[in-house]
Amino acid sequence: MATIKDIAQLAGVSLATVSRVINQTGNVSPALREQVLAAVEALNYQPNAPARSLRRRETRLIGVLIPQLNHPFFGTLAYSIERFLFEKGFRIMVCSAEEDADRESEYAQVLVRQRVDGAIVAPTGLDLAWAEHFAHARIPIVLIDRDLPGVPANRVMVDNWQGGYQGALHLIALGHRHIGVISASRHSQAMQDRLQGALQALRDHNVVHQVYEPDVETLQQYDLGFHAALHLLKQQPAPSAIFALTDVAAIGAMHAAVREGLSIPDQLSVMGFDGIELGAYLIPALTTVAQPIEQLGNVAAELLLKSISRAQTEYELVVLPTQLTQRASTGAWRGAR
Amino acid sequence: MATIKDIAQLAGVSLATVSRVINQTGNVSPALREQVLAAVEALNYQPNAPARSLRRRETRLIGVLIPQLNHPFFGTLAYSIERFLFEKGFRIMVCSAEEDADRESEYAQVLVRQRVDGAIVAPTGLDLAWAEHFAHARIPIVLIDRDLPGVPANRVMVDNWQGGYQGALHLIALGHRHIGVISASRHSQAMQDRLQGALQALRDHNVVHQVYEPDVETLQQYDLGFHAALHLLKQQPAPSAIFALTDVAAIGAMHAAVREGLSIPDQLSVMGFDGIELGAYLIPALTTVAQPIEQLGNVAAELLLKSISRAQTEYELVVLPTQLTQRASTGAWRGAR
DNA sequence: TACGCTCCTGAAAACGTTTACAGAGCTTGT
DNA sequence: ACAAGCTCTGTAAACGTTTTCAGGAGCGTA
Repeated sequence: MATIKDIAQLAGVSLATVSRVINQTGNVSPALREQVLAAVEALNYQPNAPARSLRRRETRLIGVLIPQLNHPFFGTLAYSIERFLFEKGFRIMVCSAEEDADRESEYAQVLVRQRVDGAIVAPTGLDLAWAEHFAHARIPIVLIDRDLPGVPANRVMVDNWQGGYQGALHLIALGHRHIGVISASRHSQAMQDRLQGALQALRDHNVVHQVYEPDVETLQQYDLGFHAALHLLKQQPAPSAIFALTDVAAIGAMHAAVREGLSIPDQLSVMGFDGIELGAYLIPALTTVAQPIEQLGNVAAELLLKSISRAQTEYELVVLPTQLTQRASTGAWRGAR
Repeated sequence: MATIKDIAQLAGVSLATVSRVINQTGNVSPALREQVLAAVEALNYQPNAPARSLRRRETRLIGVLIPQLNHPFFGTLAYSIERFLFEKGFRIMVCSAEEDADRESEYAQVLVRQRVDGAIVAPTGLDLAWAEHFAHARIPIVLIDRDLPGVPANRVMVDNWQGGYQGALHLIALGHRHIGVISASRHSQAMQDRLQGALQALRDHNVVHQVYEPDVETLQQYDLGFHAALHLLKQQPAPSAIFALTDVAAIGAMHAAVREGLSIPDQLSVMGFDGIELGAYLIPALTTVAQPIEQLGNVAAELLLKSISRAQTEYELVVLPTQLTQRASTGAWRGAR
């Protein structure tokens, strides 16, 4: 591969001049500039990013550490971050921890070693090992989606508690008095907040409820929802509505209900949480507590760039509102089956 | 951040010795090794990857360039690649071209500048600009999912033509004589192959058919399927079955059918192509021509590592079989509506 | 002519590693 | 006692950039 030295030789100038032309820094006479550009063209020169990073002490690379890449919510999140940062000249390295704390910590180390300028992290659980790595390296991070008390960083998320409350309230308002709740994870702060919010609403209105929480972390979220729903539907009295704290789990739950011969929403209402695009196209379309996914990503990216440019000591917490998106999968209670 | 120099100073040894300990290369006496490791621990030392890459002339970084990150098929693909390569000590940089040739080419340049050791590319269209960048830099690539004639590279894909034929045949065998086909893109070779395969089957059996092809590339694949189906259902005679060449488009199509008051599969059969996990949880569960997604990713990654280690001049083409996965969204023709 | 500008250019150091090379201290066999 | 061969360690060069510094050329002014 051609180096700056080859360019200099071909153009008959010094290394410094080539560098100045490439980076458009400092003054170079038009004649030399032309020669350099011609040489760059001729040799298909592409600057060596590692060398540049080494010298400049910045990589213009941002780490994005999420629990699961192959998941509509996190996929959309990563996507929106990518789009925002691309415009600003930053590239991202997406790492999927696969809901595993060890892997998460391992990836944090990888990002530190790559000397990313910053990182956006949606933590897998309550384990903070990964955060240590960034802290030691003084790499600024932004926490997204899942709050983590005690981490000195900017945070962007929705009010999960409120969303949980709001979702449960929707079902209660429809007349449901036996409600099943499916949590997607025992160790995620976001899930806990949603669950507590929902439980509060249920208690506030004296609604009979049953909670399903998975024993182990799993990547099979559809399957989780499926089995959780099967379990809940076997309870006595059977719930007339299910609130899954994740859209993906809700989809699994819907499938289970239909498998059991129940029609949605006539015999069972199902609602989710997240607001993934897919929800609108399901049959029936999924009622959900929607997060502003794109906005979460954009705000996080913006905040990160801010803390990269000027080392700030004040950390912001941005809380975005959830929105109840009512569609066809929930309906009024029609009486006992 | 601590450097190797700091470690050397603290441990009272030379840079070379530290390097030898860290990389477990060459012999170092147990005593010194201990001192070095202690210093590494004390200073939270993390090797500087850019510096290392510069010197070693390898990054152990693999570029993954896909048309769309936020898409179940490509998400799963990226995920399986990531998992395979992580084991082997390689990290990936995921880039999403968003079905845009310019952006794709831009990202190829980015990867070249990062000096990735290799790249796995699922091309967006027929534009080969991106391939030039890798070729000039002599960076080995593996083409995945979408074939591209004339690119000197390893290729891993399914037999899309055969899959298209197979899918159409399934509908024909069910007795359908008016079939609509939805293509997801005009410019993707994979889509064209699927389409031609399907058309061949339809012609072979004298089946009336209608094809919908989008005019412009879009990222809204659900929406594409939705509108395509609405369009097809308006035709006279209306199709009794729809074959969407993408699962995501099939989901949109199912939604459109229900919106039009048709029940699936009684009044309209819908089938897709890809075999995304989600398909099994839809209501009704989606019949599809399934690709072995994980396997595609693994084989591609394996092939890439092979061509990185020993510069090969022979390029392989691996064709994996598709599998017709029959579920609930297709059924026998019940007579004219 | 001498001086002080501005504009342009190149030499050289630096970024944090790895590694070729050489030297120092041992052991071993003669 | 000495050569030869180990094992261990350090010095210094190299990887491809960016950037500081100094100096030369040209020009207007005193």
